[in-house]
Amino acid sequence: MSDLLERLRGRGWRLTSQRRVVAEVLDGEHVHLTADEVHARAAQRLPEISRATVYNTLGELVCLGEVLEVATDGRAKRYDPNAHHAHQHLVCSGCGAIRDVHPLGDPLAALPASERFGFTVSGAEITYRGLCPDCTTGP
Amino acid sequence: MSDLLERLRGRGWRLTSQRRVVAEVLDGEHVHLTADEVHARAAQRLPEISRATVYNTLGELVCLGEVLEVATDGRAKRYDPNAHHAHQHLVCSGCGAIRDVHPLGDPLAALPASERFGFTVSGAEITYRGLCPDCTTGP
DNA sequence: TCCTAACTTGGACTTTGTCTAAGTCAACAC
DNA sequence: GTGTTGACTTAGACAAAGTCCAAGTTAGGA
Repeated sequence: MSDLLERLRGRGWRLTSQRRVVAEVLDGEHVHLTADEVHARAAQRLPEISRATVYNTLGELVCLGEVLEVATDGRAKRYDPNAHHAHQHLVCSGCGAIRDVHPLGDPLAALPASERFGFTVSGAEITYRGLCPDCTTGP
Repeated sequence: MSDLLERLRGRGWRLTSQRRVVAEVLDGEHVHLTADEVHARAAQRLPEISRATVYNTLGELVCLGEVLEVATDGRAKRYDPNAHHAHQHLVCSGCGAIRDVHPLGDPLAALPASERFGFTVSGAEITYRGLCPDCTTGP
């Protein structure tokens, strides 16, 4: 994730402590935090960071293509730092846990021209739903 | 959609004018209205219908499996009355237009066991993204 | 070390959705 | 028809998620 900070600097970003902390919080695999969760974790390291800054920084990271916005439920958006490897999401209907997954083949291939209605189709987002091992065995 | 009202009556629903109007508003193909849009259209026919009733009625229709909730962006949920025919969605990144589409094959087949992490996978939602014919030709 | 545009802050505001207490009415029994 | 009753509706308060703004702060170049 430190390369991320360097990449951003190269694009003219000012490297503030707030941005550094947000980037650090988003480091890792299978990370899918809401903006409020990012704010809470960032505030552990930098207590006076404001919600507005977290929203601003997340929005910029999304615009720069460094972080993906994921909307798996109708609630808060989640932010996924795994933006450089194409993947889809598997969501537990019980507890909400999210995993990054890699289906076989090109999802676009399944949509025939007759079902494209003249659209120029450029991507597909897939949300698989099911129960995770913990939720499968009942409550 | 009149069968819908009869079906609901058979399940013990009281048939009020408010519920009738909401069901009428949701009639049609490629309908993907937000709760507020449903409320606005319902209010044209029944001016004093409240937002709470629209939310209640939509929630009940979703629970009964008569209407699907669709979250294609991080904004308001949309309600899709086409619940009895499996389909996916194609969304215009320019204007937000939504079409129901029918990809080939079973989306679940593309997710190998090694990518299921022990989950019991039961469904998949696909959002195709692209530009509609109007938005493709530039602004 | 200074300057300045870029960044951050707190709080007001908006949008979307939920909840509640009080009033209304659809459907059933008679 | 009329009465009864519990389900339904209503307005408005509340909550969660996100945006916007004016004022204050600061990173990084000169």
